[in-house]
Amino acid sequence: MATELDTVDKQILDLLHDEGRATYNDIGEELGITGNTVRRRMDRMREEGIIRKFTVMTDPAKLDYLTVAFGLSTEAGRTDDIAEEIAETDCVYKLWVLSGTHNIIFDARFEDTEHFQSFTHDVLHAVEGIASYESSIVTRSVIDDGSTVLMSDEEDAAEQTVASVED
Amino acid sequence: MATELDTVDKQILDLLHDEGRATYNDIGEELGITGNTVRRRMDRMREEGIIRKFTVMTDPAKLDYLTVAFGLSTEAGRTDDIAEEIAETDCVYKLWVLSGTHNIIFDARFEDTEHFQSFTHDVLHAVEGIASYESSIVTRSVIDDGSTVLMSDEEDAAEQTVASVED
DNA sequence: GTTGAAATGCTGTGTAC
DNA sequence: GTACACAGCATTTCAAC
Repeated sequence: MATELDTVDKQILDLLHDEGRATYNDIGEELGITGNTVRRRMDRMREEGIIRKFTVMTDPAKLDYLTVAFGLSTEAGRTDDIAEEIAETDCVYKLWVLSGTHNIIFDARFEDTEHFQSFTHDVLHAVEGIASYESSIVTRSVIDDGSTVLMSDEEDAAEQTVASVED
Repeated sequence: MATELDTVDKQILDLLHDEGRATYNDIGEELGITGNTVRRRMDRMREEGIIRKFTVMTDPAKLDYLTVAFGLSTEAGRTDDIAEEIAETDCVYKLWVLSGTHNIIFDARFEDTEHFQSFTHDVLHAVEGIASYESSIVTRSVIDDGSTVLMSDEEDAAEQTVASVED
């Protein structure tokens, strides 16, 4: 679990995070090392799975998608299976397994409301073990850095709710 | 709002989505066009805001972060201000404004539980207009494509809950 | 207005240090 | 971690559709 990332590695990731297509030389110049060194460190981090992938971030509003966030309450013991099953659906592009009342939350993208309805019918109502679900239209994405995991199988964090507060 | 993306543009985005550092020539070869055309289309999509940025996706487990998902209920009229305020915090790396009971959901990354506690105290308890909040540890990220918006100011989607079902 | 082809300067990649 | 050499890439220009 513990990782051996030094300051230079973290600086490289920071720069890549802002500009994923930056050249090795540009990154190296910024950090006072050669581009070749940057390349080898990036190769190493990719092999070690620290770097999962490089991707493009697009504006869903300009692509005319309807973005919906879902929260699921699942039967005990079925959570991981349900997560995998839902994650396989094309329109689901983010999915997390959580502690707390909603075991699974995920984001999906639909072309129209009909597409949304067929998803709830064909997927959510078809999967066994979903006690309840809620869904809300995402009206606005303020930030989404995309700097997270893809297909992680870690099972470390404690199974408990951190906090639940009413002011 | 409506956008003029043809099939080639969408194919370019699909390929970039999987491999954000793909060369223009590689993309062009895949689609049967020259790399030159790919570059000009990518430049155009970036100017039009369809492409927001290129980024690297890393594995938070390997970076030793504690990932926590929050759901906020805010006072009417304060939602956007609160969203902006929270989004400015360093450890918050995803934030959406929603319809429904939880107006704002966001993901934050903490170095340890102390960092988590100082965040809830200094940020969540300091901001006016937060009626209640919930937080859950993210035990597992099954997918996270990162293919979404950064700093969108669109305000189009209807302000209503799509569905809320109890089976 | 959009494309492909050629020219040039820069970048990525492997090898040696 | 750096230096070099070469193949490949990005970028500009220009002609053609």
